[in-house]
Amino acid sequence: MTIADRKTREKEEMRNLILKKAMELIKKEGIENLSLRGIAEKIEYSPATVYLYFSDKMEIIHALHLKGFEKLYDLQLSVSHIEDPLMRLRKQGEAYMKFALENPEYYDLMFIAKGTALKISEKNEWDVGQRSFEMLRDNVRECIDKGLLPKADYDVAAFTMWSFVHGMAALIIRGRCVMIPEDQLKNIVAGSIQFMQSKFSK
Amino acid sequence: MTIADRKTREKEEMRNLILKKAMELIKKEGIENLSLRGIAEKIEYSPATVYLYFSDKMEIIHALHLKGFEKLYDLQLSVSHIEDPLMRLRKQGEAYMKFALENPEYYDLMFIAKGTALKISEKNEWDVGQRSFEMLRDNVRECIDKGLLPKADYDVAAFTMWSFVHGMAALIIRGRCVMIPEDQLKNIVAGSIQFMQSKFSK
Amino acid sequence: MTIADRKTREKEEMRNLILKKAMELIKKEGIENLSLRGIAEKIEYSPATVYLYFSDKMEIIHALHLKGFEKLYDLQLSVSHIEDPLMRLRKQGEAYMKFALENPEYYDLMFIAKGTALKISEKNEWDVGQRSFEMLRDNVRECIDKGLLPKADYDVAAFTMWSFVHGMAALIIRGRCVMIPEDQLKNIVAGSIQFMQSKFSK
Amino acid sequence: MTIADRKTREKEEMRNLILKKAMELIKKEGIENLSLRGIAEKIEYSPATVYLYFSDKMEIIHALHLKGFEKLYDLQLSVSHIEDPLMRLRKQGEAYMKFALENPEYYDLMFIAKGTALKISEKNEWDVGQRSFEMLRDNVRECIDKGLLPKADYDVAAFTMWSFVHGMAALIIRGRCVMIPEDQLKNIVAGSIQFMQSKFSK
DNA sequence: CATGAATGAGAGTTCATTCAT
DNA sequence: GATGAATGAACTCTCATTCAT
Repeated sequence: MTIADRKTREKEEMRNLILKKAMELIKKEGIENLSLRGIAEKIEYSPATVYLYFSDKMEIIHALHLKGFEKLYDLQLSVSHIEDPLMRLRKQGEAYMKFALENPEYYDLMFIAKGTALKISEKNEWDVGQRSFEMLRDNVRECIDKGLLPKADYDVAAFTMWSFVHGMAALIIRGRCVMIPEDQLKNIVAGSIQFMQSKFSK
Repeated sequence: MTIADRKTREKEEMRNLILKKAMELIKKEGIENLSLRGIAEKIEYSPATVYLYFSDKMEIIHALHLKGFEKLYDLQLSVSHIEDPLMRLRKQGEAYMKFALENPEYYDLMFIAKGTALKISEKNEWDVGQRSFEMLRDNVRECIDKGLLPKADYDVAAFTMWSFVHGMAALIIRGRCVMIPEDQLKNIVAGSIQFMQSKFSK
Repeated sequence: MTIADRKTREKEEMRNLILKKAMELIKKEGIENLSLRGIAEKIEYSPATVYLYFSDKMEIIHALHLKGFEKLYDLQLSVSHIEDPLMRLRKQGEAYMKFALENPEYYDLMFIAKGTALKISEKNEWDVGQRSFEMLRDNVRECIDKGLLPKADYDVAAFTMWSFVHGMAALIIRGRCVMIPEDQLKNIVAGSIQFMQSKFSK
Repeated sequence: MTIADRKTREKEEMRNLILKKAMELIKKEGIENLSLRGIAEKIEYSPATVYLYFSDKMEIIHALHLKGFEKLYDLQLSVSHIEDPLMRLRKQGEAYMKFALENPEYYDLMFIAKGTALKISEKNEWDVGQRSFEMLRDNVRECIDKGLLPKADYDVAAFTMWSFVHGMAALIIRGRCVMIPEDQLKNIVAGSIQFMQSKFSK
């Protein structure tokens, strides 16, 4: 057992190494410039070796994309215990933004990048995205049902919230806020969330 | 002067031709598949010729991005006459979304694509983006000053609005709303705008 | 002895399994797409294992080529009892064509493919081919000696016959008869054999 | 005009250079090992350059295949003036064999190789082959009509002749006559043609 | 002004084979 | 006896770009 175990673990470790280095490359050069050869160089193996762990360049990207959603989901779960649904909603939004700004490469992959989206519609593998969205919607529904948010179609309300946070994240990550000094960004984001809530709560 | 004039005009015409065909290609095949060769073929000149009018592939993309901002700005101007600042704000938001959804390639270039952002951060300025944003902020300020929107930092409030509409546009354009049936999208977008305003107005 | 025997037998069985699966792959995908990996997958062993039974990819192909000659030889033997040498010659030709058209992959390997030929010329011998050819020549000689075929150098006459049937087989197998409708092919082949014999006999 | 002419000529020369070198490589290493890189190296240009003259590796092979058929057709024409149809048929067979044995790489490409055949059925570009075959059939028909060959279906008779010569060529070119000493080959071929004719004529 | 010719760099991918375990 | 891991060497093809003409 131990031998098999070790093998499995080593294989897993290699997969993780590849993913890690791939992500570093993406961070540095962007997805569109991610190359298998580049990854191979980084991990100091031959290009062919990478194919022993992933069948495809796409599979690597897809794995990263899934990993990102795991991370995000964990973060969402970490606030799910909050009783007050409105506070929970707010904390969820903050967690979302925290994730986005601390893991911009992941966020990019998950919600912005083009290559991944293709895979999404092909494989119908947007389940993970769906799951996160549903968590948000459940939250929103509870708020509405309890009169904490104005009556509205659940989907519409949830989409509104999601759009808002995604908008902030995407503008920042894709460099469309260059006019805002870096050090103020966090304040503005926090301010925006505050601003939104100030109006919606009640 | 006339000769120089004609030359200038001809040069301008050629530039426009290139941009037009480039955009057609982007529409058909996506930015990531835009190739200089493709453009050259479309305009029925040699690839080398393109370099007489643009120093770079990126310059073409950048020029398109500028063109997009002209279009958007015009659209924004077209609602600037509305007296009621809150209604004006709303119409502006609708115009923004209309632009985004009717010209997704332009919108992508302007607010999402990485290639353009690179140029942006290189020059460390984004005049055109700035200009559109300021128009929004002025609008927001007027609303706040007149008590039509809750008191808040102008930048924060404007950023909130922008993030919201950009979020919707970006999610849709980059295919993250595949779970929503195409024909409902417009309703959901309209619903969201309505939802936002319902709370903010007053 | 029994242990050694069993081992030998097991080894032989494995070799046969490999050959069988290899041939299936060739049938499906063509020689040029035969890959060791493919074979390994089919037999559900690792690629490295195949090397325990064959030193080379080419050795596999060569083995198949030998197997083909066994089959052909058996077929030739099956008509060797016919008394009348001319009829025997004819039946042999028909058997040859039957073999070629029913086992085009084998025939290809044996008489057309380059890979095998390399091995042949390397060893500068071709026992199995020789054996089949000699059977034909003996037949032809008997015909000539008995005045059933015109006087001629035995080798020349045999080569003539062989070339004729091989020509038909090779043209068909390598797709140079696409202009002849599939369903007529057999008739034309039969007709050709008939045509040849009509003149040679007597 | 002269400038354009020169350009055209140079382009043509380059194409021919590529074809020539490609054929040399095929001669040495076989079609299946022909690589664009190899060609590029041989002509001492970069691989990309080859693509300026041929859109594809296949196009190169196809061009060679066409060139071969031109050569063969010319040879066939060169005997078409002979009055006596039987003699003409014989000379045609000899010309065919001469072509095959003096240009084995071409012959291989045209009548044996696999890569080309694919293109054949795809593009229905076996016209050239058709043309040569029809010339043969016309010849055969004339012989039959004049009573110089036994009555038979024209197609069958022509196919018989073709198979015979192709068989000889293919066996020799693909190395299946290793048992016959090289220096006797020509005699045997000549003898075979003689043997065939001795029986068919009258 | 326009271009034909050329290329360096690089992409993803596949395969037969080896070897330590 | 069997194999997992690894790789070197290929492969075709594409593209932005340059430069002499």
